[in-house]
Amino acid sequence: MTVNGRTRSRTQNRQHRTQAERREHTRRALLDAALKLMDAGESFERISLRSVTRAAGVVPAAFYRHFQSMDELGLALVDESFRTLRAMLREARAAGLPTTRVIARSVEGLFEQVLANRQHFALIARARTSGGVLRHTVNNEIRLLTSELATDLARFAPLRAWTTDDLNMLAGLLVNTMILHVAEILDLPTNGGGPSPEAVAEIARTAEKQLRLPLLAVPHWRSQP
Amino acid sequence: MTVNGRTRSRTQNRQHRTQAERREHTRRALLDAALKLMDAGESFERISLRSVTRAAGVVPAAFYRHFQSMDELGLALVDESFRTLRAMLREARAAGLPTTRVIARSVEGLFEQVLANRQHFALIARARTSGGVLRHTVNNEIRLLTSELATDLARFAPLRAWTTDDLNMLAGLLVNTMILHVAEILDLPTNGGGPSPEAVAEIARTAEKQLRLPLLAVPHWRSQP
DNA sequence: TGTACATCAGTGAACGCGCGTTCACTGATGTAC
DNA sequence: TGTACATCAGTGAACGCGCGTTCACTGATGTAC
Repeated sequence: MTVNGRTRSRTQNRQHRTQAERREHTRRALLDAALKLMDAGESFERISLRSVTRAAGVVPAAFYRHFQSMDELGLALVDESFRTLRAMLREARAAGLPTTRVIARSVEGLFEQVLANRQHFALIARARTSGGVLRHTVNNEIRLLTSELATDLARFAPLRAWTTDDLNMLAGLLVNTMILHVAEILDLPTNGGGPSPEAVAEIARTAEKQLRLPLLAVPHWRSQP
Repeated sequence: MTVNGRTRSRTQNRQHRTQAERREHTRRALLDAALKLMDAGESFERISLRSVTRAAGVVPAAFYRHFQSMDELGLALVDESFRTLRAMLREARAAGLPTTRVIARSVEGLFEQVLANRQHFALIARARTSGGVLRHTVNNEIRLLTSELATDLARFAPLRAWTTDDLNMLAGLLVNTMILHVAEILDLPTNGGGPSPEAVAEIARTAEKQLRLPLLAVPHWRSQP
C-alpha cells in the first residue's frame, strides 16, 4: 500500500460514494471508537476527544463536523444505548409473560442481551455514577424504565391493590438489583469472546434469588398510603 | 501581611514546631483537598495532582514528599473512609440490637452518619464504579462488609437454618439497596449545610420499605444448597 | 452528456494550556558535642 | 547552654507531552446549465 494509496483511502473513506454515506460512516466510527474505549475499561470522562478521533482514524478537527463536544457525543451514545435496552424490553413484553420460571427466564434473557451488547450496557453502567451530564441523563432514563416496570407489575393480581408508591418501591428494588448484577457481568474477566459461562451462571443464580425473595413477600405486604 | 510574612508562614506551615507536625499537617491538607474536590462533584479520576496541591496551598513537587502518585493518595482515602464506616458499624453492633423498629433505626443511623461524613461516603460511592485501582479496593471492602453482615444475620433465629450462600445473597441485597440510597442522599441538592430533611426522610421511607420487604419473606424462604 | 461552479467532509499545522515529573535549592528543625 | 553540622519538608523553575480548539486548505461529490 503506497503513501498515496493510504492518503486517498483515508480522504475518500473507502467504498462510500455519496457525501451522506461518508458523513454517516465517520460519525459511526467516532461513536464506535468511544464505545470501544469505554468497553476497554476507561470511564467516559477520561476519554479525550483526540483519543476518539485517533481510534476512528480521523484528524481531531474532523470531530467538530459531527459533534460540538464530547458531552454531545456522550449523549448520543446514551440515547443509542437506551434504545437498545428499550427494544429488548419491548420484545420481552410482546413475547408474553410465561407463568413458569418468569424470573429465571428474565434474568437469562437480560444477561444474554448484556453480553450481546456489552458496549452499550457498559456505557450505561459506567455513566450512572460518573460526573457531568451523562449521569443525570442515565439516571432519568433508569427512573423512567422503573416506573414502566411498576406499571407492568400493577397488572399482576397480587399487586393490584398496591399503591403507586409501593409499586415504584418494588420496581426500584428489582431494577437496582439487576443493575448491580449487570455491572458484575461486565466486570468479569473476558478471555477471548466473553466471560466464562460458569461465572455468568453463578451471578444469574444469585440474581434470581435476590429477585425471588422480595416477590415471595408480596402476599404478606400490606400496602397502604 | 507582608510578602515576607506570607512566605515565612507558608514555609513554616504556621503553628507547627516540629518536623513531624509539619509533615502531618501537609499530608492532611493534601487528603482534605482531594476529599473537598470530590465532594464538590469531581470524580477521583478527574482530579489532577496539581489541583490537589493547589487546594492544599502547597507546591506540586511537595506532593511527592507524601505520596508516590494520585493512586496512592486515593488508596489512603479509601482506607480512611472505610475506617469511618467500620467504626460506625462497630458502634451500631455494640449498642445491641433493638428489637423494635430495627430497620427504621438502622436507616436513620446510617443516613445521619452519611451526612456527618459526606466526603468519605461520597468517595466510596463514586469510586465504586470508577476505573483504576480504587474500584477494586472499594468493591473488595464492600464484599467484606457484606459477609460480615451475613455473619450477623446468621444469629437471628429465623435465619439459623439458612445456607451461607443464601445468607450472603440476603446480605448482598440489603447492602446493595442501602448503597443506592446513600448515593441518592449524596446527590441531593444541598442548600447550605445539607440537603432538606424532607428529601432525606422521603428516601429513608423508600429505603426502609425496600429492606422490610425481603425480610418479610424470610419465614417463607426454603434455603437449600 | 459535458462543463463550470458550489458544497462540504476531512486535512494538517499551529496555538496556548494544564498536566506530571525532575532537580538543585533553601531554610527551619533536629542532633552531637 | 552554645555551636557546628545533618536532616528534610517545602520551593520554584524547568521539561516535554497530550490536550481542545482554530484556521485556511484540499479535493471529491453534488448541482445547474
